[in-house]
Amino acid sequence: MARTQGSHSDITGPRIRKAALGLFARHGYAAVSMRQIAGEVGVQAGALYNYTPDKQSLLFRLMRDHMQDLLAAYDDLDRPDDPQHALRQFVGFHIRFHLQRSDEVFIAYMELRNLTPENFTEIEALRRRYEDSLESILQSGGQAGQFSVTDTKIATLAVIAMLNGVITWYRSGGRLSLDEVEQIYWDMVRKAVTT
Amino acid sequence: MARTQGSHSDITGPRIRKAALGLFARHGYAAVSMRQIAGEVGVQAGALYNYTPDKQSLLFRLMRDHMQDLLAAYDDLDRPDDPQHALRQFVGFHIRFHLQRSDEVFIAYMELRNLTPENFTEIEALRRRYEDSLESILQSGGQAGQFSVTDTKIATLAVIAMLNGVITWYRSGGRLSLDEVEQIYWDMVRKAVTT
DNA sequence: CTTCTATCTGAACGCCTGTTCAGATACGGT
DNA sequence: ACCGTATCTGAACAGGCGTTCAGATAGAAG
Repeated sequence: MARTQGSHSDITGPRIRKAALGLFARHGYAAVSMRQIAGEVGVQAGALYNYTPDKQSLLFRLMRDHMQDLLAAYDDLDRPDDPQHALRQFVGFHIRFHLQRSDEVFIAYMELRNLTPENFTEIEALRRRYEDSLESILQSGGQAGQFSVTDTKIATLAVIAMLNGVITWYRSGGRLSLDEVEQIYWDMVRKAVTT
Repeated sequence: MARTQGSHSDITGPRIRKAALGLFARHGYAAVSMRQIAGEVGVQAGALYNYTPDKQSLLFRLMRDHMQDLLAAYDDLDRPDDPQHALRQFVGFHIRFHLQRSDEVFIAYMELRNLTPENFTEIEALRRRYEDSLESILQSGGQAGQFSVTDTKIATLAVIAMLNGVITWYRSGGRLSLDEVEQIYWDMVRKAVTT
């Protein structure tokens, strides 16, 4: 067989996903057409269907890949035993990872409603796994007497919501450096959960 | 002239906006058609154009009305002089107001990108006015030595992002009462900004 | 150099979109 | 009871949608 390697497939596939990522993030899934995506890649719309069975799967794959990357990157870290250090690490990791992938993050929680129920369930499970890793930090910190949170579930959601706010306003090269932003948010998170 | 009062106009207009509100919140602006909105109201699509010049204006009016209601409701409160009390009031007000209008809130920051540039600018200005009222609380609390925030602008955005998280998970009749939720969030906000 | 097939084109499919408008309708004012 | 008009219908418009597929194309394998 011909063209098994070095074929366009290795190039076109990623380019399609990259184009879709940018367009979905900027205009929203429903507002972007397959022809727009194809146009950005430089092919006809029909060619997209060599790489995705349909538009929905294209969105789903972007979201699933992102969540899996997020979980894998966090799991790769050496988790400190001390809850306070673990929380510090989480805050830094979350801010930096999400700022590097603002398009993915934007999509991952703006386009949930455009997933089919099955796809939604799968993405939601991945998100839950990530939230659980923060919640377990807060729990062990609570048992160790270092943290004081009335409700770890809510505290988890509150911390993540606060951190996610960063990506709506942070622009690299702006008033504050990444280190400063990280420090400011860490101060607030630490104080919010500490006794 | 006839039908100046008691006409259908007084009924159909609000019904259209209510239907659009629910549909936009559930499926997103781009994914909802004028025929769907009309169907929910019980009229033909053409009839909508007696009440809005186009689809874009329908979205814009929903967002502008919401922001104006928000600002008016907050301005109506007797503002406490003490920054700590003012912050307490803000947290309670924000949580309760936003939980009562989850559809509006959802739209107000999910559909910003579907506004024309002029409409976006106008909504953004209203949002800024609301954020400014929180920031001024944090500033006066900082000057009074009650609060300790390295950057009031970021603290403002962080607090609002955290509070907005409530509407993504809170369901009335759930595990926690509104008073409990308010108390938990107030605890976290207070600790986060306090010296 | 030919063969084979992965890849892409270009046209077509049926359906839906936002919007317009002439004409039907129904209600308040007289 | 009739008029006048605010309101709504129903059809039409031009264009875009996601998706399919027969056929053209091009690049590696033999």
